[in-house]
Amino acid sequence: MRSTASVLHLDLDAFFAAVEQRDKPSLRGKPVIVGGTGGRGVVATASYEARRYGVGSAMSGREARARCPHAAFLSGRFHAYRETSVRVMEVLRDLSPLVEPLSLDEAFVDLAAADLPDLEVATVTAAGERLRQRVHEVTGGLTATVGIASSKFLAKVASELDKPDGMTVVPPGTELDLLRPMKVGVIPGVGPATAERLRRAGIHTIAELERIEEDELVRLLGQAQGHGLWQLARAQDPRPVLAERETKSISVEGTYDNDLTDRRLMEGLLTRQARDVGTRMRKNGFSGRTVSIKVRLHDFTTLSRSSTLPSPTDDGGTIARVARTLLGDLDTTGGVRLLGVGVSGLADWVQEDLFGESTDEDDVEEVVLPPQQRSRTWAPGADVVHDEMGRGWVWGSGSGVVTVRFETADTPPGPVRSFRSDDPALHRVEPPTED
DNA sequence: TCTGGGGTCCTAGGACCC
DNA sequence: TCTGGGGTCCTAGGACCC
Repeated sequence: MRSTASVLHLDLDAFFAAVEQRDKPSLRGKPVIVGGTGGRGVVATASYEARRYGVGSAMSGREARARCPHAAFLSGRFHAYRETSVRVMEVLRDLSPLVEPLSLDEAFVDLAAADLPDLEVATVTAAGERLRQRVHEVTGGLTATVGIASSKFLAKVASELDKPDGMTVVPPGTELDLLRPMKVGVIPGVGPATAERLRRAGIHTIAELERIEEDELVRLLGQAQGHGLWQLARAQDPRPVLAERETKSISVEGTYDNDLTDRRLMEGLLTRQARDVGTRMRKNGFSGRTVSIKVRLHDFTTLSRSSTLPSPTDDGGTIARVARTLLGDLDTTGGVRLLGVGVSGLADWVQEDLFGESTDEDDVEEVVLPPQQRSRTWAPGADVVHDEMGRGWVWGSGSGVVTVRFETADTPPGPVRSFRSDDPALHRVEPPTED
């Protein structure tokens, strides 16, 4: 936890539905529900007009229809959402180079890395309001809710308090006053199962959680969650805002309107999914060793099987063969409602064409960095940069921002920082030549 | 006809190794 | 002839998030 309120969390209000209402004026002021259109679909986002009828995220489409039959049900236009999200993230990066997107509609911003005169409450409050205004402008009228506090946890909690189109700043030193009366369920990571375990132990509020010994919480919830919750109950949250997160797995799954019983059909569907996974892997320069399938039976029992290959693959045919073999182990006679395929254990390198122009094989010099640094294959011409932290490899760039992962000897993984591409801290150096 | 899709992280047991 | 002990990898399942 910091001594200043310098972590900002931004949440776009009813994002998917708001984009639809923006693009189709006839929907404005009316209940709009994105998702829940298929036979077994669920609601992704409900506009505030629809929420008044009790429709909410993750509700089955059938129930949403019963509660609000006159709503507009839309299947979603993800390109439009992504495009709007990119514009919002650009606005956030104009404020600070250190932005951590959590999804299309949410992000943390590190105000300590922003160009602000100081981090006083009045200053960050004004910055938050300007940001909300800018988001409204660049998105064509969407609203956002902001929370600003001394940690990610508090910023996120704060952004829940004044929805929609609002803002809450938690002055440093008042965190526990805010938290103590709240239900444990407001803590990110405390879902229905954990809340129920805590309830059985007589813990309902954060004040009650704060009174539990760490040992007892660990006994109740396990090491990681117990310790984490013990800290959060004291408003202790040292997690930094990180600009980039490593992809760990790539998967495709589908739920079918009618349960599947035909094995040949299941194999065909898995094969198509495996091809889609392979295509996405190649497009993003990934390959991985562990192929998994997921099978949800008619009674919602969910099974998974996985197999680890001796070397990484990004080939749809290979993924498909493994997936079909894994399916062979399972009894699906009762019928299957969902099938999925995924690859994890992603290799620590990407294909050279991610770094652009250099596609001539002879031109390609493979430099495999130690795995802790998420080593990559790169070609001469790839950027190597220096700043006060040492030497780093350009990790990604776009929207005038360059992200760099720094080389470190001892702390895996190396830190990642973002810079504006014109930042004088970036001194390009020549890539190493042969040998 | 309750219960999406794409992810992340954690746990726990067994294999295997030194 | 009464059980080490840690570390890593792999697998299956579960909770959680948006």
